Amino acid sequence: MTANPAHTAESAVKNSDALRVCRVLPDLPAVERGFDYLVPDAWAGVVGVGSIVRVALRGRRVRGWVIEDAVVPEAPLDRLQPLLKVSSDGPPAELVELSAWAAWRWAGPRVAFLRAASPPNNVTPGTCGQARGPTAPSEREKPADDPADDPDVEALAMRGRELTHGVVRWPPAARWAELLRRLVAPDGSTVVVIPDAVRAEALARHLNRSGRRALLVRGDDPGAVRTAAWVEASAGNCVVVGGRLAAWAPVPDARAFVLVDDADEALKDERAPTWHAREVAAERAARGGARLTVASPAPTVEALQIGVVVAPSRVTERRGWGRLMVVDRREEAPGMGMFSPELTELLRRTVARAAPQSGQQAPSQRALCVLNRKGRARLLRCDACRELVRCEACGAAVGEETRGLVCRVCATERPRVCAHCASTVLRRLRPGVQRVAEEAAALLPRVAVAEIAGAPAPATELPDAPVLVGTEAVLHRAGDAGLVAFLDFDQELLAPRFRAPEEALWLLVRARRAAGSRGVVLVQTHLPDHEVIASAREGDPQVVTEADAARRRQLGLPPFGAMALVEGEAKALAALRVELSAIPGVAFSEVPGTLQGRAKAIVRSPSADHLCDALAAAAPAARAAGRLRIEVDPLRL
DNA sequence: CGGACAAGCTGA
DNA sequence: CAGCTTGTCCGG
Repeated sequence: MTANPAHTAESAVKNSDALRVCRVLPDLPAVERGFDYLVPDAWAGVVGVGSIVRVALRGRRVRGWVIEDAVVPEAPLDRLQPLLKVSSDGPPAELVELSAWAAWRWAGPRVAFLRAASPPNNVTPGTCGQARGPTAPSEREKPADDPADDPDVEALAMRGRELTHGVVRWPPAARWAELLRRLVAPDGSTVVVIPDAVRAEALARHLNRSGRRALLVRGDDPGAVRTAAWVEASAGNCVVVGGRLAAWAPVPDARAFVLVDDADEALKDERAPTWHAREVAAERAARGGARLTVASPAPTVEALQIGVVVAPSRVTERRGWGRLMVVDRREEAPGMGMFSPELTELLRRTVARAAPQSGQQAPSQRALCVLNRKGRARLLRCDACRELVRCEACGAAVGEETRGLVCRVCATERPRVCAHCASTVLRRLRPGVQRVAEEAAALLPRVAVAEIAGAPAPATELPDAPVLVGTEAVLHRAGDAGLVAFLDFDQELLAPRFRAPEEALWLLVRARRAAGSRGVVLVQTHLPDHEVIASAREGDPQVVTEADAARRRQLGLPPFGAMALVEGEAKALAALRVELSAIPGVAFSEVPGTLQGRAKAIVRSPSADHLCDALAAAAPAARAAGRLRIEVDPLRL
């Protein structure tokens, strides 16, 4: 019998070739499977991989993403239901694929990444599909009002442009906006991830002035604003500038990814899944054949894995780091308090300049004193019986707050009295910012001293005092300081965390930026010869990076080994331990500090691939036993 | 995630 | 043993 075009209507309906079926991942974090649905003809043109749809699932209507199109259904045809609605355009297919990789890489639900790559508000389906028109050439390579170029930045940028994958290092006080402009790909789209919102905005302005269409992506903008930017980005031929979320920008034509300041912790999402924008950009660049550049005054050891480092001349870089004043506290008599004579003198001179003289407004000469220790004191000793003040309930060291003595571990409170001898004369062995602010005020009579308590909200301006004492949060918003002083830099150098050297050097970068090229950066320390201090003094971050890389390689720490911090219900952790014990090359070690029912452990493995495979195999069974938070690549450990 | 349904606990 | 809680399963 020859092919008969006049098949019965019934057979046409039953013929699976004629029916389009797509696979949908529901927006339910605990459901990690896709389900198949029929695509009604009316929507054939607007549905595709990435589309955000509404489907019926077990009698409920749920949102979801089309993760595959034109699939051969797994379920019998008669059980398939049609899509109920096409809600919105969504991420391009490339990012839908990447979300699966990210779910593996950070042992988390795939929908978390699909959300990151999707518009916050719905976009009329079909808007983005057609909008991808021809790319207008980006003209005007140089901004019209370009001042005389710094030849060093020029040379650095020229070499940076030749990089395929690599690192561009430039000093903290360099002309960074112009340098970053040179790292933008000449055509297609570029994604620039900058953790600092103020600098992101400045860069977007700089790019727009120089003729590149720059889109600013800000996590705290209203949904409608972010959605508009998302739609524009999905048209391509632009530069997306923003925080870590920009790594998921829906540009279809990414040619270059630029990661600025990759040591900044803001590039990693602190909520699980704890993805890092550098790794997302790196994977995206590798898949799409795009260029990846990390640009930072002090790149991480991880960044060095990407490729060759391009740096300015030794002279330029050293000059760009400015002068670091080191106060060696070993020389001092004990009992000096937190302010060395050198620092006191410098503070006096700085605030004297700030005082308006003969009616003239002096340039801003604010002094910032940084101490990463909150409260009044973290450690006290009784002056009478010389006992350390400890918690009666748990034995841990007790801190001093305005309201009295508070245990840092169990939060037990008690009045400010020695438990041994009832003396009220307690010496503060580790004073906190609150106490130190008082000390500063006593040293500087008639000068306003303000204490910066916690991380200031983005909107809150810093108090208008010439001297600010606070945790490193004071570095965040203050620019143009005449003096930035670290009162106890030993604490940063000796912190029991594997990234401590990197973090300490990064603090010095931030201090130099806050002080500008003219201000003074000062550290008080008992370790004046520490490699971090030597690095900043010489303006040569490689000293730290190389020593750090060697140490981490030896100890199998990231990026030469992989780790995950798992935390949650004891039952879930026990199950994880059992599951992982069957996998060779994975070490599971419990962390002692366990409160009732909860537990913590570190999982280690020689490589990230192996660790992720192991977690992918073990996590489902563990999560069935209880709630579990998995932090792959913890920054602080 | 959240509904369905099954297995376990309680009190009369 | 009804009535309720708690747990496990599963979705097109």
